[in-house]
Amino acid sequence: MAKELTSRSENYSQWYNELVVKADLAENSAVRGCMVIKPYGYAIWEKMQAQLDFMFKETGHVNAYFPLFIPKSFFSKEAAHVEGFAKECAVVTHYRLKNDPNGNGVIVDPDAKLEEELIVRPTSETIIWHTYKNWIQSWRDLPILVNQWANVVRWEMRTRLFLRTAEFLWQEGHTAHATKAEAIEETFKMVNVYADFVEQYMAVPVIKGHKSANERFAGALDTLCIEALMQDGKALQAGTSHFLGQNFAKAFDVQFANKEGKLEHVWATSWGVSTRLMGALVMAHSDDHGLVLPPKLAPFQVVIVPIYRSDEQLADITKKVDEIIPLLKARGISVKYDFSDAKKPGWKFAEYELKGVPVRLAVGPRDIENGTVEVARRDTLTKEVVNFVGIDQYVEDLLENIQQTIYKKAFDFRAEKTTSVDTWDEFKEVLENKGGFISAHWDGTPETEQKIKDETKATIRCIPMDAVEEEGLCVYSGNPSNKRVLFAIAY
RNA sequence: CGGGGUAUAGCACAGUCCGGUAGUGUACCUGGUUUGGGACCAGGGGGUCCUAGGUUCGAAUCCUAGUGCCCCGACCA
Repeated sequence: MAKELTSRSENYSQWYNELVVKADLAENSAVRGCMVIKPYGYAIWEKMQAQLDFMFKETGHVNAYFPLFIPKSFFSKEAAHVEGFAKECAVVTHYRLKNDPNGNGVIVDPDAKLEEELIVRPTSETIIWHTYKNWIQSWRDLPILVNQWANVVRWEMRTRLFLRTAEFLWQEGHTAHATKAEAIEETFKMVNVYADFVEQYMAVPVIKGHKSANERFAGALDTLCIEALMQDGKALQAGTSHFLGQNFAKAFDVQFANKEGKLEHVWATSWGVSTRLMGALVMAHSDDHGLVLPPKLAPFQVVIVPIYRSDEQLADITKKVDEIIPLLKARGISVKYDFSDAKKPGWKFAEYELKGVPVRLAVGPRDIENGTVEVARRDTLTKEVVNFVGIDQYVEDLLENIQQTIYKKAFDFRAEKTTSVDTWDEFKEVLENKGGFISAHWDGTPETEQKIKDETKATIRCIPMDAVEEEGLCVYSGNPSNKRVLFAIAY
């Protein structure tokens, strides 16, 4: 049992780290705080990327690419923005190395100091709004609906694979609009795209809502988000969509002539999801045997393992497998036939469970004799022997069933871990013993939110969009409140 | 940047207290037997014991200084 995982319940963090490494998703690199995404992990990310990109295009967006480096002066133009990111920026100060005169390798050439330092982008609002100034003169130039797939760097103190790394891959949409209403509509539209993606493809249920002022993006007037619950009862922010108002347009002097010929500042949004979604995917579904991947994102949905003693038996099995594969492929199902003789069947079973392959077919001499196939599903770890005839339909239905089953499991888990509380004692008790989301009244002030955070580490994850109007008293201050918000300990 | 821990084979670790030829598991290589849930037997390769200095006949082990990494805080998608 070379790859046995630490149990989820024993040490969730360790379980997560081991799983990410052993399932070949990613590993820590030699570079501080950075991560190597391995081919299997990247294959999952590519599937996410492809689907998201499709959804962005469906909603009218196009892709572009902006520079990695941002002149320092751009950064200081939006006050809240610089305050939010200044503490975690990587800065380029020189442009050349030279041989160390003392013979110790190379050193930074002190003569090659940049006149203006360059910031490695932690996010691209500033460089993009600087660019948009040249793109926008008239109402006819609007809206601009651009997305960028890129890497960004945030110099985090402590990092965790996928959840928080110094460099990460993401997409960032940056849109410009003629009216406030249109920009707000875009902000909602994109948070809905994210929610649809995470729920339908990742099979992770999310809560859509607004961030409180404390948690809002630096430079935004409103931040919409989707929040997911992990199996250890901690919340994970899975995506954000910001209504930026006219802040960046004013900071970068981006105005357009409206239909009346008058100059107005444009209205902006930005929205992003990152490789952090990979962390959400792992933590939401996996178990002590390894990953559980939703069929819609698995690099291959079905693995076929032959069981044989002799070469003749393998030939017979392969002949049958060669009939199955085209049937599955015709239904758009991706298949891997692992006929390698380097590993034994038992090893392969364990390995593909670790990697989260949704469906495994085992074909051995008994099956050849009986005209059957053994079908194992990853999510429930159950096995069935089914007829070879109609196997393609069976697997197609099974994949759909798995996709829905793991969503439902995550949904039920979240429902069970969401608690409505009305007193401060209850709040602390639930947080400590049960975890998960706590639905409670809040007086709406940043001070109260901060005090709750200081005392319990819990933060307001969001003010749910579908929160019902309800008279109540703040769970901490006792001041009046008109709706419940969601608290949790967050990643 | 505070508090704690740790550094020995690709990986996980023992050996350190009490100085005396560098070990175990796993992975890797070769051969054979195996193959319906991580096979077994035999043989083999692989080490600046984090770095520098000191004590000693002799240091992975003791002393001094430095460095890396991990965990817990502060910071954060």
